[in-house]
Amino acid sequence: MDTQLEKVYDPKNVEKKWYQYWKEEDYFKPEEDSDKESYVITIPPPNVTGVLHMGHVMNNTIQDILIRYARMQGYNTLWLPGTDHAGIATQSVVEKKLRKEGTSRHELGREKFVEEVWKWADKHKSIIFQQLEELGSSFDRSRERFTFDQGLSKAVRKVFVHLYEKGLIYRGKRIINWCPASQTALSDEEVIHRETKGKLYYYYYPLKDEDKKILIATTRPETMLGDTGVAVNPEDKRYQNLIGKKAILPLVGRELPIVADEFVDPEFGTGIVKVTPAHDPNDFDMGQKHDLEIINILNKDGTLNENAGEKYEELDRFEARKKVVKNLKKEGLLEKIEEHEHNVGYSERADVMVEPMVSQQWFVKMKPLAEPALKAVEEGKVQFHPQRWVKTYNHWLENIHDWCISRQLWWGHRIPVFYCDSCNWEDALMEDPEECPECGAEVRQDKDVLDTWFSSWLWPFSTMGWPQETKDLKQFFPTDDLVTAPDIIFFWVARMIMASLEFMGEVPFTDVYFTGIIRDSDHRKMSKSLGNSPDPLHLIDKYGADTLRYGIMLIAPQGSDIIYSEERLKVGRNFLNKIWNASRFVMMNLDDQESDIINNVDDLSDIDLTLADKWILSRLHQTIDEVDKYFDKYRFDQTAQVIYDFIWGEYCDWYIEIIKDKLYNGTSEEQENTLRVALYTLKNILKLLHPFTPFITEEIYQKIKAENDPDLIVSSWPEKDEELIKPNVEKKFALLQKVITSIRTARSEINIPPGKQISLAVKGEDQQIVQLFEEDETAQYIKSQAKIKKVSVSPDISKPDPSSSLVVEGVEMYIPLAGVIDLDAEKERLKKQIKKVEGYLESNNSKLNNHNFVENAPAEVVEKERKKKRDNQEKLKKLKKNMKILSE
RNA sequence: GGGCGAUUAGCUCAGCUGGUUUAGAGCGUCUGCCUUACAAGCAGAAAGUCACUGGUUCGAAUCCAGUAUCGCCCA
Repeated sequence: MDTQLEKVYDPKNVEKKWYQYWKEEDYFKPEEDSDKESYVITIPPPNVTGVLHMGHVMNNTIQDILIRYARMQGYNTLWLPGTDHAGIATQSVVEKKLRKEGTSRHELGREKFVEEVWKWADKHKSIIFQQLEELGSSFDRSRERFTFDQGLSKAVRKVFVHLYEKGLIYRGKRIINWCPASQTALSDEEVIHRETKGKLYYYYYPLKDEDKKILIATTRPETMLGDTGVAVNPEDKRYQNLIGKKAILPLVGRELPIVADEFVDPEFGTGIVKVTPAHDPNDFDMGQKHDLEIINILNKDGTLNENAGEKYEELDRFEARKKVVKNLKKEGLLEKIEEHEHNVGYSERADVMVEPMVSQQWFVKMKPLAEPALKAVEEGKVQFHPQRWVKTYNHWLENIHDWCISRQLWWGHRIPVFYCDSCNWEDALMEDPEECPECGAEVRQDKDVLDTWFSSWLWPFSTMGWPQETKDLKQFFPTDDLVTAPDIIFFWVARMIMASLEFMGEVPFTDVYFTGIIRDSDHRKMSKSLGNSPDPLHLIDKYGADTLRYGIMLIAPQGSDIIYSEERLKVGRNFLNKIWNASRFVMMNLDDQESDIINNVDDLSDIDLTLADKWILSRLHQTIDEVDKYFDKYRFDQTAQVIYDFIWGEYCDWYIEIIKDKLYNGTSEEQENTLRVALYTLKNILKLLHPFTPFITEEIYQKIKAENDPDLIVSSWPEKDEELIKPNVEKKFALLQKVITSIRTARSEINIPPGKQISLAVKGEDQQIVQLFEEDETAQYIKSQAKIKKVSVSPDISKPDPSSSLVVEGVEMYIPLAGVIDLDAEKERLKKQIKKVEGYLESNNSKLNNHNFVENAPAEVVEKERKKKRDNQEKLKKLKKNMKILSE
């Protein structure tokens, strides 16, 4: 066995090697027909639009951590991977590509175009999986799915037909969000509202048969060409006389009834609004209520149609706006134009202003689906982490609107509805019909496709073979954890819960962990257009996947945004190098007896443990406990932190430093025992860390594991051993650390070179601190760690002259400094200490002089405070005395 | 307009059910060290009116109310 390591850890070959090995050993696959309890995650399928970004890195790292943790805990684990066809988004990027190549989807035709998109999708699927695998994702690729594969298409069709038959899917002429760029309808969720600087136009509508005009205000004057009414608030005293009258639409001449509707805000503009039912959701409702005509004035591409009138037909909507305003001005009807900030809807994918438009589309009736979903979360069947997202979830479900699911795209699941033009038959069917079942004529299928989310919402069970009753479904559904970003809570999380309850009768997962959003160091969201999103593969290449994983987990607090910078990744890199070198140190000392030791670390009961041994074992088992607790709470940042602190701050800084003495100067039995404890601790460290940094830990583990130990990835998770947790040992060791640190500080402050051995005189007896100097073991620790060659302890030692003095826990210590003492430095030191203790005393006194505190606070708190005061007084006295000696 | 969250050291963040003194960590800064695991390191140090104003309490970074600023979501 080669136990020599390079001085600096180089992840390059290590990572590829182990990923390959794990895969070959089938560790990523769950056992078939296992008795073990299963633990399952389905991946939030990344869009095949493009490649992965830092958000994906974080998200998938967390999933891999959870899966590896569960695997080591003995669950039968399945992480089911896959990708999403992302209808509108993918169609858009492919169209963009075609445009660059000088062609278009219309030129290619539907069939050819869809072929092109498949090519794109396949290419990106393979890039995405390469990225995920390099990251170390231990998912089962034999179960990989795609939202547009055959199986899932069948599931989608089944769901459509089911809901159609149940009356929950209907076709209707309703107002929807139209994206003029992609030329399709969108769901409400795909519209992003942005505060936008615009203008508020005030202009007059003449009244019919009267020599009066009314002043209205609008942000979109061009829509007046589709006005079919005017409205005021029924409570608005100013306009009571208008209700029931008619206005004449300028430029067009149409008569507009003036109606009263509570919806009108009297505070907005003049309190009189125009009503355009075809192009505004609120106006649409008003129109329905007051039976107003619906006149659509827009073409699919956002230009105006013939209903807008000859003068405006074929003009772009923004051109039309200018022209309308110009003409109103010409007719003397324009009163004023004000600057105005308001919320404008933009299309999520194409980033253009959406136009509300009346259109015939397919909808899902959501209320009946929403209610069980609300209940499931309320009853805790699904838990959110952090919990506060429940409120957002509830609010959306309680105010849910019907879901527009039809898209005028080519890339997606075709709507399985068939029409017969000769007898007007129509139906949703599982199989394509040959002919019309009513009259035998030819049938045609609906041209539109379904919203991508109509397939994604089935993901947790469609990926397992539903609607067939597969073995996987039986064994792995419902799943356990879902890890996702909060921005798709409505799009996806809520809908999955609804679909799962409707079709499976169960929740799809028990816990949802919402990650934060990754931002750059200037707190900007990462985006392609800003170019501030680093390429994960590049980072993996530079630092290794472990560093990327661990670095991100360390800086990702639960529930808030993550400020990323490459600088911060280096913390992870340094940490891994630290572990590498700690392991290197242990291995360097293994030498000849290595196999004896390596095969004998799991049971330490035959060893006479030193204080340091007992301490590190106690700390290790405390750490195991903390790690489990933080895992339970989904606090991955804290988990990473606790492991970091233990390894660096305790194992490396103290334990390894202390055992060096034994390793270099001890008997061979002492050496062997020490190495066994060091190795035992290291093995457990590697286990704790494995879910976070799988590669480096496996690499090291393979070099130190016993012959019969399984590979790290499938080894058992450490279990807390209560018997090894020893508060008294920890207390004693803490005191020891305090002594050593105090001496080191004093040395540093009086400029004693770090390498120089000193002697020390300790004044006292009986006190715990003094005992540390009297017991061989602890005295040796102090000597080696504080670089002391000789200690003398006595109750009646007097201050050697010249010397530096310090007081630790009431015990005075002196460092004799024959001839070399820096008097000023020493005075400065004591002055600082005195000031500090005086400050403490002041605080003690202010509490104890407060009657209310003494009378009301619990006795033990008061007693504690009194003891603190006594100790501080004592310390102050000693410090002052030494100061006085110094000044004489 | 409604809701959610944040505000702690120069930066990024911890700080659980109020009580370890005068609030912690990492990065950065400063001092000293190439000490035979690691300079991606070691030993030290400096650095904060815990956003503000009130309240509850013997005691508040922590609980409550209000204010301000920022961010996100919904209408």
